[in-house]
Parts: sequence; structure tokens; C-alpha cells
Amino acid sequence: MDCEIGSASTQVLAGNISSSLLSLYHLRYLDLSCNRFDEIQIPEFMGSLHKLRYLDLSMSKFIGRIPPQLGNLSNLRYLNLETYSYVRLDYSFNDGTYSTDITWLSRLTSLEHLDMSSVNLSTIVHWLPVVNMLPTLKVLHLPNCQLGSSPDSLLLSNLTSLETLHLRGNNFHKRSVPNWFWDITSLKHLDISFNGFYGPFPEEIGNMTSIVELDLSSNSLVGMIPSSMKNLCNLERLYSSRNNITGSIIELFHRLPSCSLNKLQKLIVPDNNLIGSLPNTLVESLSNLSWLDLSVNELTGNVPMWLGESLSNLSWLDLSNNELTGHVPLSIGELTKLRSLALHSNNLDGVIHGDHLSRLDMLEELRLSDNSIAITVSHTWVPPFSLKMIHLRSCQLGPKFPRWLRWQTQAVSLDISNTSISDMVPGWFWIAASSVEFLNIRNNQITGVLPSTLEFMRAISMDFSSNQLGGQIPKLPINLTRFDLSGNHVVGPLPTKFGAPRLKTLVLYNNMISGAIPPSLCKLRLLQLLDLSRNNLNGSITDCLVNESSTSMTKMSIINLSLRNNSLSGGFPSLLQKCPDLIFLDLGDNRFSGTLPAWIGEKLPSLSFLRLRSNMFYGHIPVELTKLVNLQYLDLAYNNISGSIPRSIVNCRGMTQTIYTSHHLRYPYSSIFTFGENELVHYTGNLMVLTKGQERLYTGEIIYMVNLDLSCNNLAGEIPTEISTLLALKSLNLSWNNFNGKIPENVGDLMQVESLDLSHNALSGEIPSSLSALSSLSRLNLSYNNMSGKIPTGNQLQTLEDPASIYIGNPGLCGPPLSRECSSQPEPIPEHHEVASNDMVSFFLAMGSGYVVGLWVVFLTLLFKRKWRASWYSLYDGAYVQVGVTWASLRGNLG
DNA sequence: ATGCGTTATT
DNA sequence: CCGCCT
Repeated sequence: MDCEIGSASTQVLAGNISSSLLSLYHLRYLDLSCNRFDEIQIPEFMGSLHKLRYLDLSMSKFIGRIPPQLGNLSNLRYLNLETYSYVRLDYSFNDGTYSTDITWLSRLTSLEHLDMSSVNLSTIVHWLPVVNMLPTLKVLHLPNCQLGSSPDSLLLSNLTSLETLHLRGNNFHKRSVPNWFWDITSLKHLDISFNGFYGPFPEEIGNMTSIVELDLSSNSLVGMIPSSMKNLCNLERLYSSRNNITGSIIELFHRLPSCSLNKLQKLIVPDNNLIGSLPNTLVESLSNLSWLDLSVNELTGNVPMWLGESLSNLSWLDLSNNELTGHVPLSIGELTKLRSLALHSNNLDGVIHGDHLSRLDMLEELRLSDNSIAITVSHTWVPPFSLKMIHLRSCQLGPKFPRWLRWQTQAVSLDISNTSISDMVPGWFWIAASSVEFLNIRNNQITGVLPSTLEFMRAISMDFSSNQLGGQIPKLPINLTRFDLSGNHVVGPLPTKFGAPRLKTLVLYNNMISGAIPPSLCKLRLLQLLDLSRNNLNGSITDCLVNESSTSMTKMSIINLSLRNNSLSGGFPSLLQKCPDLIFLDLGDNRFSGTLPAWIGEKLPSLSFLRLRSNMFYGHIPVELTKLVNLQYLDLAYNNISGSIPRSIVNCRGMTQTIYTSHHLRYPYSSIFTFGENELVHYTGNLMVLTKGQERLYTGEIIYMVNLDLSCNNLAGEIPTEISTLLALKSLNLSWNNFNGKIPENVGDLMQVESLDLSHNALSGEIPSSLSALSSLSRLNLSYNNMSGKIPTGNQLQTLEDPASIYIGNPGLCGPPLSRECSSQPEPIPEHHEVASNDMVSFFLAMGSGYVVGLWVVFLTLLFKRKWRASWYSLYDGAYVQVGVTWASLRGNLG
């Protein structure tokens, strides 16, 4: 039942249902569907309307138990109890209706049509014997009822009239055969999709010679469709998406019933394992086919000519996500009824000319993204269609701005990213695109400026990144939620009014934006990701919430904030006290100064990544910082921090627990998508890494980065022994400080550590032998301390490159890899020129530590990306949040 | 001059 | 979705 707004079925009764309805004693027909009753139960007195033949209570917000009194309605021919399950305004879920005993149904002996869609029947095991007592039943809808049992057989079937059986979305999870429904040979419509049926495609399908429509989608059926399909001479629609159909597409075509090929309307088999090429010729006629979906298979070869020549009624063609090669045949242009053409994500090449498209006047969707197709039409070509969806990513449209888009004024989704356009954006483009909701022109060389009329566009998401757009940022469209203008030549200040109150993502990094961060930013209460890094912003960050009077307006939603690489000054921004959801914070490479406030620990409870590198912060590391239990990345390098490392750093679970055990990053919304205590946020980030002077941007799982970098400060005292409990650390850098005392004996516990740099301190004593246990270590620097004694050997320590430089500048050390033997007396202090040259080596090593970190990050990304991403997507599907982050790993380089 | 695949109020 | 049939 559709309850479309404005349709005849939309009814707006609210509140309760009065029992005065009973006075309508002779009522035979009652339709209360699609109303907005106030989450009431179906009244029991409805069972007293004895003359009812037709009762429709569907989609009306009923909750609770279905009253068994409905069993008194012995004249019912039609009963629709379809539950309307929906998310309430507070994001809680309406559980709808349920029944724990449906024996009352068996008394409805005249019932022809029963619909209990989405009624929770999970506790009922023997539902089928009840249904089997309804011999006149023609239509049975029990989808999404949480049914768990589907008997193998029905010994005495009364369901001889059953024509429609709809069991989608239950929990059968058993083999596809035997199952009782294969014996119901009267069936015309069978839907057993989304049920966890497994095993081979059943031969038994061939028994259902009346079948018109068969939906087997989203099960785990394996193999080729059975040869018994040949018997299905009434088949019009076959759906089997998301199964494991294996074998060649040619074999599948062979097994379609030749007696009904001219009736076949829909062949929907995406997301299987079909292989091979489409047949070169088509023996049988498929002249009635209107839908053909073979997407997400492993098809190879060309798009055959006959597609265009034989399928004259085709409306939807989807061959996307295969491995098709060759060019798009000109015959495609003969599919004059085509509404959707989807060939994206193949290996197609060649050129699409105006001749391919000039007769497709019904076309609404054109998806050719991610091929090597060039679309070459004449400069004056006017398309016959008015597309709603234009997805041409990575096709070649340029270098001139494609002029035919001028006529595409109805587009809702337009993606011409990475299409080799190297041109000035024409004025008409902004008019044509004014109804586009999803606009993506990234990765071109488009020049020009954003128009002042931008604010009147309908856009929800705009991606202009990596072009050469200049000018200032105008006021934004009111519906905009995502705006990416990174990597352009935008100048001037940020707008005093953003004009986009729903903005969630604002990405402006790599431009030339100047001036201060305006107070208008505080109006963006839904903003979760803000990346202003690599601009020319200056001034201090005002607390634009400080004067907000309304108490409900004193919070921002920001999760991810990067202001890296600007010229911002002032103290640690007090505004952040009102950002309790903050997880990522990067203020690195600015001119911030002052002390680190104690309130960080109280006001930013979710903070996991804190990067303040290369500023002018001074004072102690506040002990309150260690209240950040989720902190896993702390980079305070290149500041003037003094004092010592708080021993309470062991409280930072993000550093003590490996990611595999500490799923601490929370989904920031309380919604139906949460998973209790252990919900996980999936972060993907854009990771800027400097390698040998070249900057590359990686996509990585920042979630894996666990780092403590306090290098180049004025920290002193002993390295607390507690440091060895930070078991998740991948990198520890305490170099260029004044640490003294011994290296903690248990440093070898840091089994995850890949880079350890304690150089340029005043550490003394022997090097703990536990170091040799660090099996992940690829980078070690202990140079320029006062350590003495024999250098430990073994295991990983033997594999490190340039071993001598690791220990240089420690006059008391002896043994390999140094030349000085341990039995001999300490050597005299080396000559001055030696120190100088070694100093250079150490300097480069220290400055290059980021290079190592960079390599580490790349390695990590490669290592974990596939393996963990796959499992996390499946485990926590829907529970992840994408947070893009740009991240410069360091400022030094070797180049 | 990322590459992938989803987004959208949730 | 009836009304009338068996």
C-alpha cells in the first residue's frame, strides 16, 4: 500500500477510533488505511463488525497486539493489516504490530486476500498450518514478518487457489529445497527474496508452470539457473539479484524459457557471478523486454550490436560494474524508448557521438562514469532528452566545457568530475545547474569564479575541488549540506554570511583564503567537518558563541576541525569548549601561543586526535589532558612545552589499547543506527604525506594511527616508566628535549612500535635489552644521549638500516654495530669534525622522521585497508561516519 | 591532478 | 470495494 501524499489513498484521520463505529452494523467495506492514528492498538470491537467483507487497516500507525477478535469477521474476503514501521522524530523506532497466536485467522474461511506485511510474527512457529486452513486464499502477503520456519512440505495442501505468495524478508535461513511453496503450482507471483535461502537454484522451479513473476533476489542461491526454467511459458519477470549465479551469461540466456521469451519484460540479475561475453547474436526475440539489468557481474567482451537492434521496447539497461571492453555500439541509439542507460564502471573506450544519442528522446539517466569513453558531439548539438541524472565521471568531455549541458536544465544529479575540462565555466552553466541537488565538477581545470547567484541554487552537495576557480566564496545555497572547494585559487575572506544553515561538511583547504575566521561560522550549528587548512587565514579565533543568550544555542556539532597551515594566532581557542563532539583537532603549523588549557580534558571528551605541532605553545602538558581516554594521537612537536610527561598518560586508552579491542569512537548520533555500547565510527580520511619533498594525498584509515610525538620541546625529567604501557603506539618520538635518567626497562613491551626516536636528550644508563623484542620496529634513533654499556643485539635490531647512526653521540656505548669493543676503556671524545658530520646525519634523520612516519602510514594503509575495511563494513554497516581529514604528517623533508 | 563509492535531516 | 452466483 502506497500512501503517497496527495493520492486518493492519503487519509488524515488522527486520534482514536470510536466504538460508535459499531452502529454501522451493516458495514461491508471499511478502509482506514494510511491514517495517522495516535499509535493506538487495533480496537477489539472491530471484531464485531460481522458483515465486513473488506477491511483495510494498513499503514495507519497501529501498534501492539492484533486483536484475535478479528477472527469473528467470518465474511471477510480481504484483510490488510500491513504495519507501518517508521522512525519517530526522536529517532526511536515504532515497533508496529505483532501477533503471538494467529489461530483466529483459520476462522476467516472466505478470505481471499491476506496481507500482514511487517507484522511481527517472530514467535509463531506453526503459521503455515493456520494459513493452510484458508482454502479460498488467492493472495498472501507475509513479508518482513520475522518468520523463522518454512516447512519442507505441506502434506495436505488446501492452498489450491493461491496465486500470489509474498514472503520477502523473513528469516528462513535454510536450504532452498525442499520447501513447501515449490508444490503450489497455481502460483503466478512468488517472492522469496531476502530470506537467506541457500543451496542450488532449485530444479523445482520448473513445476510452477503458471508463474508470471519470480523474485529470488538476495538469497545465497548458487550455480546456474536450472534447465527446468524452460517450462515456465508464462514468465514475464525474473528477479535474482544478489545471489551467486555462476556460469556464463550465454548459458543463462539458453535456459530462459524460449516459449515465453517474447513475453519476458524484466530480466534482473545484477550482483551475481556471471562470466563471459554477451551472445553475439540473439536467436530468440526479446521484443517485450523493458528492463535488462546485468550489472555487478564479471561480464567481458563487447556490448553487442543486437542490444540496440532487438530490444525495441527496452526502457532500462544496466550493464554497469562489469569488465566490458570495446566501444559503445551505434545501435544503442536505436533504443528510442530508453529511459536509463547505465554502463558505468566498465573498461569501455571509444567515442560516443551525437548519433548515439540523437534519437533517445525519453532518456532520463545517462551513467557512463569510470570508463575511458570520450563524448564528442558537435559544438552546436542540442540533445533530444532532458536528463535527470548525468554521471560522466572520468569520461573525456573536455577540453572545452561541454556545451550540450546547457540544455539539461532538469538535472537533479550531475557528475562531470575528472572529465578533462580545461576551460572557463560558462555563465549558462549556473543556470542549467540551478536545479541540481548533487553537483560534482571536481578534478578538472575549470577557471572562472563562483557566481553571486550561487545562493539561489537547489544544491544539497557541491564538489568543486581541484580546479582553478578564483574569486571569493559567495553566499551558499540554503539546502547545502556539503561543500568542497579545496584545491582551487579562491581568495579573499570567508563570507560574513554563509547562508547554508544545514551545512555538515565544509572543505576549503588549499586555497588562498585570507583574513580572520568570521563569527558567522558559529551559525553553522550542524557543521561536523571543517577543513580550512593550507590557506592564509590569520588573527585569533573569536569565541563567537560567547554572546549567545539562548542556552540551547551554545553548542556546535563539529567533529573534525583542521586549521593546519595558516597564520592563525592567539591562545588555544576557547570556542572549542562548546564543541563536545570534537574527535579530530589539527591546529598545527600556525602561530598559536599560550598554555594548553586544563579544560581540554573536561570539555572535549571524545578527542582522539590532537595535533598542535609547530606552534608556539608553552607551559606544561596539563595533567587534565590525560583525562582524554580516547586520545590516540598526540603531536605537540615543535613548540616550547616544558615540564615533564604526566604519568597519568596511561589513562589514555587510545594509546594503551589496540584498535582491535577498543572500539571507542562513537557514532555521534543516537539513532536507529547505533549498536549499543560498542558502536564504532569508521573514519576515512585524506592523509597528506610528505615524501622526499613531494606531497601526496592518501586515503587512509586514520583510525589506525597511534602516535605520541613530543619532539623539539623543552621537556625534562625522566621518561615515566608508564610509557611502556602505551601498547598501541605505532610511533613514539621524544627527541630534541632534555629528558634524563634511564630509558624505561620495559620499553620492549611496545610491540606495535614501528618508529622510536629518543635522540638528542640527556638519557643515561644502559639501553634496555628489551628493545630487541620490538618486532615491528623499522626505525630507531637513540643518538646524542649519554647512554653507556653494551648495545643490545638480536632480532629486529639487526635489521635496521644504518645501524651506527642509531647510537652515535653516546660516548659510553660499546659493542656492535659500533667499532668500539666493550672490554676496552671508553674512547676519547671524537674529533670535532666527526661530530659535525655526524650531527648532520642526525639532523637529517630527526627531520626525516616524518618521512618515516609517512612511509609507515602508507604501509599501514596498504596493510589494513582491504582486510579490515571489508569486515568492518559488513559488521557495522550503516554505523560508520565518513570524516574526511587532511593531515600533514610532518613538516620536515629530505629534499 | 587520490580513488572509491556513498551522500541527501536520520 | 458489488451483487449475485453456487
